[in-house]
Amino acid sequence: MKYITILDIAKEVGVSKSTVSRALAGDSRNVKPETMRKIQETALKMGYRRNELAVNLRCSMTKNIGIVIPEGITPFFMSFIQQAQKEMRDKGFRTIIAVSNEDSEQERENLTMLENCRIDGIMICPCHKSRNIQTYKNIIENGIPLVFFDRKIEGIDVSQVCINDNLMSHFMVEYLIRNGKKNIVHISGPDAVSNAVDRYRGYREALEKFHIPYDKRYVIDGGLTAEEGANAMEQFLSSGLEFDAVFGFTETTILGAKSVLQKLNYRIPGDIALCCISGTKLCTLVYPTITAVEQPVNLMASESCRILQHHIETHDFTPEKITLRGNMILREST
Amino acid sequence: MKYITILDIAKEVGVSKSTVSRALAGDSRNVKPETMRKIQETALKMGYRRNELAVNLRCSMTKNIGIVIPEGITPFFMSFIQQAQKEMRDKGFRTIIAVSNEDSEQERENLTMLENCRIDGIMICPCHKSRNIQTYKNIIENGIPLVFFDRKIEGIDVSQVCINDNLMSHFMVEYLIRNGKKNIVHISGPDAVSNAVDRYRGYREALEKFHIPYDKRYVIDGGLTAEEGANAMEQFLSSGLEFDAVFGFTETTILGAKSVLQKLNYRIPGDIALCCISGTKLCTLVYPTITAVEQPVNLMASESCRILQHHIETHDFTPEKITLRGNMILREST
DNA sequence: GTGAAAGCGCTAACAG
DNA sequence: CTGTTAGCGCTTTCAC
Repeated sequence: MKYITILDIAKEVGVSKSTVSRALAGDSRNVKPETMRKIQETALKMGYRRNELAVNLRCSMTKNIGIVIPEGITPFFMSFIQQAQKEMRDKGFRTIIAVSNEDSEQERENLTMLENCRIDGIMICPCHKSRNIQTYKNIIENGIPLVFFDRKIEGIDVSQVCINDNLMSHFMVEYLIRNGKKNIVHISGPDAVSNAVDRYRGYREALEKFHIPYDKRYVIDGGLTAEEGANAMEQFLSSGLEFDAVFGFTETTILGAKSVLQKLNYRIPGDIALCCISGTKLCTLVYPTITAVEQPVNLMASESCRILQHHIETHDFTPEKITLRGNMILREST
Repeated sequence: MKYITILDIAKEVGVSKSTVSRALAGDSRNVKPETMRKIQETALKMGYRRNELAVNLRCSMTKNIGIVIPEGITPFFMSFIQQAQKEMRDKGFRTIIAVSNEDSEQERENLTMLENCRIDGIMICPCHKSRNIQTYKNIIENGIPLVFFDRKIEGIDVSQVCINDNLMSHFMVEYLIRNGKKNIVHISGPDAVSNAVDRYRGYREALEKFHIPYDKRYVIDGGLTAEEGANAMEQFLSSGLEFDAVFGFTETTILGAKSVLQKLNYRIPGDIALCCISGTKLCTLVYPTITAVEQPVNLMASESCRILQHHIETHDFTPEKITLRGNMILREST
């Protein structure tokens, strides 16, 4: 119930708590080897656990960082977290994770919570490209470094790591066209998510390049969830237009679309090619019928960690912007 | 850079810091309404953020709890975390998540890290049924409540929430048999994971019930990962035995098996029925060709939270053991 | 080498 | 109703 403190050790060994503190910190230049040994032994014997709370309060550094993600079902974010957590741990940081459920208000709450815990820095993939700008600004003003990943935001100059969604999307659609697809449906994402806009642009560009006239009836607003993806697919089907491929905004929405098509006995990929820009290597395993593009999620995590650590340790918040090129691995479904 | 403290507010308003503390805590019985208002206003104006570190040190309560999970790619654990985080937040707790990667040593490190942060309690799904028993015991002795979920452990009397894997598995295999399957392969999990043993037992029991002789060649040791699942499937195939169904230990391993079968052009579920006991509702959406059983992951999270909170607040660590019945929803794949 | 003392920001007696 | 005071456990000058 009651933890052992350095004072307990000090009494036991018969020295002052300063000495114990020094010994436990391994300050061998200021502590006699024998005292050192004795202190460390008794600490171990008594089951001493350093109270990080006190240390943090004293040093005003928590060695905690926060990761805020918009949702938790896509393997992408889980992979990101796992990698980031590993890297930050090696750098001596703990990680607090918060999920915003694609809701800007929850995101704001998460950020407040993290700030109150005095985390040393935050990595965030925002729900919305502009809604919480003021909150982000305040946090940075308070001296907490922020690194944005995967999704870009507007009107604020800040460090970010993302991939070239526009190019990836362009490649993806070009690939479909080169493989004989004529009528490609695009289930797009919300305007408020930067990647959605970029991917939509890539879709348009690829069509243009091959002189395929753009028909806006082939672009359906999908949202971010599987249900919304399914609705979008149904909406398109009700138009009765011909199609031989569907390019979805995310794994999640294309998944919804897929379930609708399967219910109607479309053969995939026999009749319809389904594809999206996927988050992780896992994608092709989990959704084996979806032609996928690998995004270098681990690289993204590494870069985010590196930048955040730099901001934290140098207090230099000069924004660093990185666009990863992405590993374009196109695979026919098995 | 520098945070506002209650002392800053006290000076600004012209009262003592105790009054500020009281006012900010909303102690309206001990603070004059006007002072209250004035303090709260200046706090807001000055951008005061309560330093949780100091509060925690003072109150020796962090209002942080830890969740330790064995892996992070199965939707099950992500769903668990999301639900648990939500519920704990409502109860006023923050959540620190740690992933052990199915490695007992990493699990031990995670636990130490959490203890050093002085978390108030831990929910854990262990990697191994016995390897870290001593660590668990120590933690409990130190007065930190532990709640185990999903996987059971051996030789220690502690709170746990799990489902009736044995029964679920029995039902699942029975279902296959009743639907005409004769030769059911079981890709089993490691003995060190309680659920694996229970599910294997359920498999045996169902066969027995229908007087189907048990043939151990139909049981292949799969591990916990997709790769191991794939290997197990290949190993079985090399035996040349006939089969019409595969019952895998987890989503992840059955997924590996699936990819092997698809590569060999088996029709699923036409030729082979694939199934497993799945973690979440999402399962049938993500792996639509797998007949799935829903595990009430949200219920499991709720119960775990409830028990943990009870332990934390009452300091009564009397173990509470709950076996959820699981929502048996068998679905033919689409 | 070691100890004494100050202080990180906050809460909670206790005393008015 | 409000102020004073004493810590929570630790690190870090500054003396000796």
